[in-house]
Amino acid sequence: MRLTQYFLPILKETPAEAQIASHRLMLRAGMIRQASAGIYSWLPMGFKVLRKLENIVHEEQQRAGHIPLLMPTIQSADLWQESGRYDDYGKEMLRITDRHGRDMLYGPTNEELITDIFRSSINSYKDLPLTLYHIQWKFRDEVRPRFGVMRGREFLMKDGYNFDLTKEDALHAYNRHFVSYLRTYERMGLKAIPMRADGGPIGGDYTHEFLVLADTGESDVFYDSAVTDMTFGDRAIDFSNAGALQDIYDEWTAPYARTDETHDEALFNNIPEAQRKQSKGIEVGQIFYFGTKYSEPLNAMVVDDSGARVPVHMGSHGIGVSRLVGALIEANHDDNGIIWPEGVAPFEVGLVNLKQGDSAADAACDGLYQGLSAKGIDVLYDDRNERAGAKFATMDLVGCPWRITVGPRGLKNGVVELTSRRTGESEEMSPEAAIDRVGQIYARI
RNA sequence: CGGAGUGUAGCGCAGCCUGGUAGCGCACCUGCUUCGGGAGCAGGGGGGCGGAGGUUCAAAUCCUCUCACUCCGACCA
Repeated sequence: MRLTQYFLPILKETPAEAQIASHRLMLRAGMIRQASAGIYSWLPMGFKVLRKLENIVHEEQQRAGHIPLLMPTIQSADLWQESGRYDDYGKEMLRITDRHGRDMLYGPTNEELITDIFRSSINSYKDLPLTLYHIQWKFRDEVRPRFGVMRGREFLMKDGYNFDLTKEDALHAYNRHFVSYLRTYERMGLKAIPMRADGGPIGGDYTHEFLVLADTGESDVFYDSAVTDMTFGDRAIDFSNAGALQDIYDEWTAPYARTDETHDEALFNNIPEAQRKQSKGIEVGQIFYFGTKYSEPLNAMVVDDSGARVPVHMGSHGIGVSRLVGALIEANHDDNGIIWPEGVAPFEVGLVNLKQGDSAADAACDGLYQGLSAKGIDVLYDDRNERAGAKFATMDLVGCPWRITVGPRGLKNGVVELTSRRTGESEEMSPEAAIDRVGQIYARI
């Protein structure tokens, strides 16, 4: 993309309302614009990142055998009255009345709707197990939205629901989510630690939250530093192998890691003191097993192999996709701007032409742009007639992981400069070598 | 929901106390110069001060009501 052809409304000054780095940088980098309290428009570059995260979530969910669908944002109140949550949910639920006077609501979550879909079509244990998920906008009318997309009222969430005949099968589904979430976050370049959590109003004996450590997080967390050294890596996973998944679950839950809700001081004190850590965390996902809590009231039953009608065992699993954009920035930025991990960068390379209008520089940039594009690399070419400083500042702000700098001075020697946003280290090489190098970097992602 | 604030140009702000018909920086437009870390000079365009009502010869400034947004707390993914 040529910057002169794009819509990237960057701000030099920080809007007054932004308190934390991610909010400030998302506004400055022209990723979002507030439409109302806790409600944002996603401008082109923010939208690009959001889509990338969504794609990763889709790929990893489907890799784990989960099936995508799409449920609506607006739901009828009927199902919620049936489950008993219409009254329980309180003011956080945005209630709407249509022209016929029917009670509607903007969905804060989808247990009721998915269970209704399930019960209308599934009657036999032979159709189980089944895990359905979607990525859809939710609305929770928070009393106090804040921190930009980190605690918005409208937010994009992946929510998935498993239906199983037995508790054992449902825990297999729980572990599938556990493992697929580890992969998902790691692909995004994010260290999200699974921590034992509290079921809260959704309930459930089994629940883990995935937290990104950050000073600006809203959760207090306690953990053994051994867990921060663990990486999932590129293991081959057979998601249908319950035993293998259980091993991974056991491995990752061995070190102590809990939120304040389930924190146990005595257990915590067993950790060697040097490894005992207390911090703040951003919750970017949570998985639950809640048994028959919804299947019983909503009558989601199947006939088992003995002919008995039994309620299905369920769990639900969420990833805050829009919140992840903020969490990623909290975890990856410096004073100059965002530093995107390669897997989620809106543009993979920034191309800076130091002297727009100089025929040699223009030609070299055109060549690089075409060469990189031909390799499938997404380039942001700053072809504005700006001075070097302004272009560098823009690139640092928007945070492309790599930058290729082209100027007459280097071109005299046949070289351009390849710079890492993260380390700031530069290397000179021919334009062809730069294309190859960037191609290699992204071939690995 | 309790407490505290703020609404003046796209962004950041001043002006309000002591009413006299709106200003600064950035951004934007034009020109010239400049050009490897947010350039300089000159010229220019844009707002009627969140909204409604009131007081007054006169309201961004005073009064009343209202809406929105932000921060702290409680709550929450």
